[in-house]
Amino acid sequence: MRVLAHPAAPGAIDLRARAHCVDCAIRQHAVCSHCDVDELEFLSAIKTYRNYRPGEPILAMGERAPFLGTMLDGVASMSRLLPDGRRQVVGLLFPGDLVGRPFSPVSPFEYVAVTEARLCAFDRPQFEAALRATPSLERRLLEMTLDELDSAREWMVLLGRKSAQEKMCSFFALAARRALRPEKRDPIDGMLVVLPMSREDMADFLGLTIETVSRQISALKKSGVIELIDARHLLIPSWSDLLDAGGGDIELY
Amino acid sequence: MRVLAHPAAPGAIDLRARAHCVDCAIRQHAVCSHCDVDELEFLSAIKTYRNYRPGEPILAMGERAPFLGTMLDGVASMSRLLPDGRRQVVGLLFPGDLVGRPFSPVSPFEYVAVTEARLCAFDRPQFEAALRATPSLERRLLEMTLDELDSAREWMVLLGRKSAQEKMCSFFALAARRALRPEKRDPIDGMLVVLPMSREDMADFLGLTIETVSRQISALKKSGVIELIDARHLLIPSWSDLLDAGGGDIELY
DNA sequence: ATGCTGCGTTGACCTGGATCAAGGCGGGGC
DNA sequence: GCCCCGCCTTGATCCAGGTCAACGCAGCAT
Repeated sequence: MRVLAHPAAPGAIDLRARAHCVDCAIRQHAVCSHCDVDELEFLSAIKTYRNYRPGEPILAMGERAPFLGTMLDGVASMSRLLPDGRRQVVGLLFPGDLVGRPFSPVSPFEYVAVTEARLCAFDRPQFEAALRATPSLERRLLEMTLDELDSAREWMVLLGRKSAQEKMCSFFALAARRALRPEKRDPIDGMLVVLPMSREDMADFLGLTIETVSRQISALKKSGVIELIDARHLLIPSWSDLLDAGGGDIELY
Repeated sequence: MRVLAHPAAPGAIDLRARAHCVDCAIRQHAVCSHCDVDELEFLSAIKTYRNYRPGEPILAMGERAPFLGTMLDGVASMSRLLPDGRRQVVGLLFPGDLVGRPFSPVSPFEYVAVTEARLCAFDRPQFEAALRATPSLERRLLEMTLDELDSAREWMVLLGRKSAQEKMCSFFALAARRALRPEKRDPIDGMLVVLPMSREDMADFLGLTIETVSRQISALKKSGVIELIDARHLLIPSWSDLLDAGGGDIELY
């Protein structure tokens, strides 16, 4: 039986019987992946599931966030809004990724659900205390943070030095790889890529405008690097062609 | 008495009697800041000082790095070179900052000394073992990595969404703040800012060309936001004017 | 002194991507 | 059915910043 605290409320807390952590599909990628059963037991006691609709804010910029969470399902974005309305997306969050800034109650970025999303949210003070007390948790957070830092720096290369065309190709490669991650499979020629976000979100992620995104997609379709099914779905006929068109960078993310 | 293993050699190991960690001027900012005397004693046993000349490589991209280090003095850059020669600097390292990627022997970026630089280098396997065994070390590394991640994301906003003018101002603000950090002082109106790097390095850090950097500096001089002393030194008449011209972003770094 | 070399500046011109503007298209409400 | 409304595409034009080129200037070797 499912009970939603308030079906339409923002970040609605999902009160259905909590799934057991041991059955959690994304735990291997999450901050709790190194935890033993006792540690999972404790985390279970401080966790709540939260559901978000596409476009719904998860944490506002500068807000004192009451929780830290792990993405269970869907995609979220992390972004900065400049005073004049310019926006830069600084990260995309996929299942397993951590939502929120540990050890700093106010997040310097805003988190928004991009698709329908589900979060495993931990009470912040209790989770931070658990981090301090649990080496397996802290170590895993360190690993994840180091990886995210590498990814952020890769993205800096894209933002600072790549052409619009290369940015689009790198983005498709990222979307493809992130979608395959839970299945631990490698990208193959002819594979389907789902674009989880609008043109606007892509533009804000790539440091472009929606018009340029749209035009580059058309150009890549014409040149055969991608095959467009509809606005949100495309095929990659040749993975290596895509990577070549992406700027010859070594593997991202 | 000072003895250099080989005065002109790249990354020359400095064999002079090792300074005591307790006297280390930058320890409060470094990865070892939380360590007790016993822990420092151990680190002392695996540390070597290394000296670099401006422009000298510290770690090459993809190289198996034999050490991880802490910047003692000077400035270094971390960058990615694309196959066609485009370069993006993804980070600047100041005293206290960590050089190298913990838990991954091959660095995805190259490290180059920007100024004369001094490094406290730890044998990698032993340092990583120490990290695993020493909570105070691991915790501090986590703190530092989380901060660097915030900084990297701030820089993504700059690279993706700021104008050349705003990029320059943000860079000056960064240089000013980083230079003041060891003294724990706040920037003041009229302060002197030293640009530790060439126009080319600035351009590669900001995602611009050297010509644009040069022109924007001239423009900012004309508009009075900065007062140019020589190519490497300038004054900030009004700190708030600088921040306004920098894009209204909240504090970086 | 002379010339060379590396760095920085400035000018003239070009262009990739932004901006402005007009439609297209699909889904949901009535 | 029809009309919105949100999203996407496409076209026309503009301009910030890139490119190409000349030159200035300091440090250094000859």
